[in-house]
Amino acid sequence: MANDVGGVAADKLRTFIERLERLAEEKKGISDDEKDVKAEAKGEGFDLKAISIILKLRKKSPEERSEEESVLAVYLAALGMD
Amino acid sequence: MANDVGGVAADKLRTFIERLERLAEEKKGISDDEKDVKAEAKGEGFDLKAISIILKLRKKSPEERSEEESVLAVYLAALGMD
Amino acid sequence: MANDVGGVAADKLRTFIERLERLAEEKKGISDDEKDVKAEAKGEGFDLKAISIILKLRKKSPEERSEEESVLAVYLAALGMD
Amino acid sequence: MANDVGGVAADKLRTFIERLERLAEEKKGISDDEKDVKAEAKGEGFDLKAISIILKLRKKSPEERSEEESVLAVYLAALGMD
DNA sequence: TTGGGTTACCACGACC
DNA sequence: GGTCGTGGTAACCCAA
Repeated sequence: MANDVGGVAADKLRTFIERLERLAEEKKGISDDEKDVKAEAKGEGFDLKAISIILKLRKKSPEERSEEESVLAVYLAALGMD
Repeated sequence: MANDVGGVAADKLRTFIERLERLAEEKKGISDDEKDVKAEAKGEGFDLKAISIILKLRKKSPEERSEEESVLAVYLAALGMD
Repeated sequence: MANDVGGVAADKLRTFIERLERLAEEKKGISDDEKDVKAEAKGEGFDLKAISIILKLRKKSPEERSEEESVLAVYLAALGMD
Repeated sequence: MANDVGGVAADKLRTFIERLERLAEEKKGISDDEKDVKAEAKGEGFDLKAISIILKLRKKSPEERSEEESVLAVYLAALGMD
């Protein structure tokens, strides 16, 4: 292959890297959007930490959420922290 | 406001959360794409760790890259690691 | 100064690095101990994720814990997730 | 067992948690020491980022370090970044 | 048993 | 001085 450099297919390597860079750019754009939304929410007085917890809870199915909470409740009771 | 619950504007809160969830989904899609590209590169024999370093280097301007490397070179020389 | 290499006090640099390496070793030893304890707890049937949450809760003062929980409760109610 | 709470051996749970808390405290003390050393080095004009790289390099064996660097060099050459 | 993905944590830097 | 955002690090889990 004519485009080999040190046994490496230079064109293929370059293509992979450019694809990854393009995806990284898109991801950064979305992260910026997220920051904007959070700043807007914060500006209206919402608690960002609580919102983060909400987002995490909504990612779990109700079953696994209640399962986790019941284990935690038992442990808290065992420790007298309830 | 009719949609207040415990002093919180429920509709606004819900809107913020849904916007954030949508952005998180998009970001996940892109992360999946990145994984695909990396798997493809790996399948063709490329070294993923080296590619990651390349991506980091290309994010830096040439000036800051050479600046950082020259500091590091001095330290390595001072320690006899060169 | 006789021990300067490229304008860098080589002895001082070496000393800082060795102090940091020593501290890193100690920290690694403790991390290994933590892993052992967790493995032991897991081996006796305890839920590690719940234990992690317990540890986090105990690090917070009761006031900030109840403050955070009440905000979260209001948001969950506003979203009908309670 | 008399100390069971909700089917959980409360004493065992408490012991595990206290052991983990003690280890976490020790680790925090060491982290604080690391911060002190870094601040001292920075105060004498050393570049913390370069020192971090040095610490990482010294953790790798010379063989794996040169192996990684040679792969990277080939890739950089293939991309004309050298 | 090892490698990869996900996740959480922590220290650093910047900004206010 | 304290807070925010970010990057890097490491631990846990799973799958092969």
